[in-house]
Amino acid sequence: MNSIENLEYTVLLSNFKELLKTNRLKFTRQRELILKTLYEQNEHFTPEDLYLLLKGTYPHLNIGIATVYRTLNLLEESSMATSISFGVAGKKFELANKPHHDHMICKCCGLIIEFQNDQIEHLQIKIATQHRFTITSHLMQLRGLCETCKQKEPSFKQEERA
Amino acid sequence: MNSIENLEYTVLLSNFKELLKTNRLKFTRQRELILKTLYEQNEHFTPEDLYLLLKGTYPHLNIGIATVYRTLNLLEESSMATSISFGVAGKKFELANKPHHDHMICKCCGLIIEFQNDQIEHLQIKIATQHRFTITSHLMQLRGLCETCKQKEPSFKQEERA
DNA sequence: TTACTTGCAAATGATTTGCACGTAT
DNA sequence: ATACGTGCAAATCATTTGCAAGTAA
Repeated sequence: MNSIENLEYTVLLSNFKELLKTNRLKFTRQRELILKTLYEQNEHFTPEDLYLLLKGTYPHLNIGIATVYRTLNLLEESSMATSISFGVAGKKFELANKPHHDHMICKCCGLIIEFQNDQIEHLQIKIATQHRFTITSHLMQLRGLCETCKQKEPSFKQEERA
Repeated sequence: MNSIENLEYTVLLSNFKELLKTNRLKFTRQRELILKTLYEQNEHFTPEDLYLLLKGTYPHLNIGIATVYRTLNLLEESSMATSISFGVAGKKFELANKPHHDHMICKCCGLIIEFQNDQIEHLQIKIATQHRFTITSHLMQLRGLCETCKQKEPSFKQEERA
């Protein structure tokens, strides 16, 4: 870990502490380690994934999955994290410290490719304004097949229709 | 209902029957009425909503909610319907017979505004191609506040952060 | 001390599934 | 006749919540 990353984490941590203070919430070891792990791994986590990783990494912490859910919800509601919904299969969370981006998700293997496009963002804002709608977040996911999954069959056969 | 709508429904129904035949599934009264109701109401339905409406409209049918779920899943998997996920709060389905469009969703009251923008669609395809990704569907939801909900408080207070 | 947090286990709520009976083909 | 479909109730699974004990402020 180099000094730039350390600085980044320091800022993140300080933002988190501010958020907690503002809302009269407490800075606990569990909350700290959840933030730290999200930062260090820099991946998309399900609550379950993160829970198991924390349990493995910090056995003495004896963390409960409810705390993971509670903290992820806190982070998301305060815009320090974002989530991608996989419907019944749950959600995956990531920290919102990286620059904003969207996702391509392979329906077959779950691969997530990140991308970002300013033109689209600008168009979204323009459209929302036309409808007198205020965007607080957006969700743009391109679902489909990654390069390696293109050969699989759909669940239901479909024919060409007029 | 005018003759154009009737024609539209006839085509829809015929597509549905084809789909069923192709997959050796049966054309039942339940499946028919689910399709018909989705078409006639032309709204976004949760499985629960649709179940209650069907129960009220066709009391003698004695439809079960499991059948509604099964049929909506069938329609979605075969691309005759699409859904919007509301996370833990469930999904809303609509028929895919109308021209493609995306959604703005009010986080506060659940209002859904539909919109469509060709420029964005083209950009999406362009980006996917650059990543050798094949889009089968996309999800673009602008989440935020509609005109009438803009005065409410967030769950957690947030400060400006550098 | 006071109020917020935690882990645990139980509750919740949307969705799915096993099964015996019903029905389209 | 042969499968597939259905309603029902029970099961599932992600997520939330009540509670008693723990801990930050």
